[in-house]
Amino acid sequence: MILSSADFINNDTIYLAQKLIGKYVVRKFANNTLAKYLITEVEAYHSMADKANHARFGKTNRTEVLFKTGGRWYVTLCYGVHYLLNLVTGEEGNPSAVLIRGINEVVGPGKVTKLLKVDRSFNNLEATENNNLWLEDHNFKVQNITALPRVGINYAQEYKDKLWRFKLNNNF
DNA sequence: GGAGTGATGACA
DNA sequence: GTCATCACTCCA
Repeated sequence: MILSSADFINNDTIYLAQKLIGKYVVRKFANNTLAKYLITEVEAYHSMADKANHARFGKTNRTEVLFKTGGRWYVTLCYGVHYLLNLVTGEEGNPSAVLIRGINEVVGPGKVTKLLKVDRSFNNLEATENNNLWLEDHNFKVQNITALPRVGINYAQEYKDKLWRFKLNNNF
């Protein structure tokens, strides 16, 4: 079952992040081959109050897409080297997103985009088949989800210890 | 443990 | 315009 934008328009980012665990991200490459990857690790970036959220400074050219309605991709270059793939969630004006950190056995946001061959051209695109990158639900049975603190956000003060990183804990 | 890398926002 | 900062990965 293909998930549509409407499935990601929900202001409860934490809830959506957990729901994304066990779903599949599907990539259609230039040569028309399909690749499906199980989402195993995500982080939630929730609202402007979240000091780890890129949108914490307000709306700018970079973060504009975060303020739009859910179901889009937010791709950003980090440290000049790695692309990070986020799914925008929430309603218009509520800057929230879920960072996809791990798929199948590949864990690490930079590795995810490398494997998926995702770059900034996907930024602001909707997660649909037409854009060659979308999400599907194949009724994967999630046994257990572990909540962890997020990574690399020591500057986020009281938000750095929030357990907004979720990891699939199934025994493969 | 440490460097590389470049977009971004803050400030002048 | 400059400057510091950063949601990471790789190679020691």
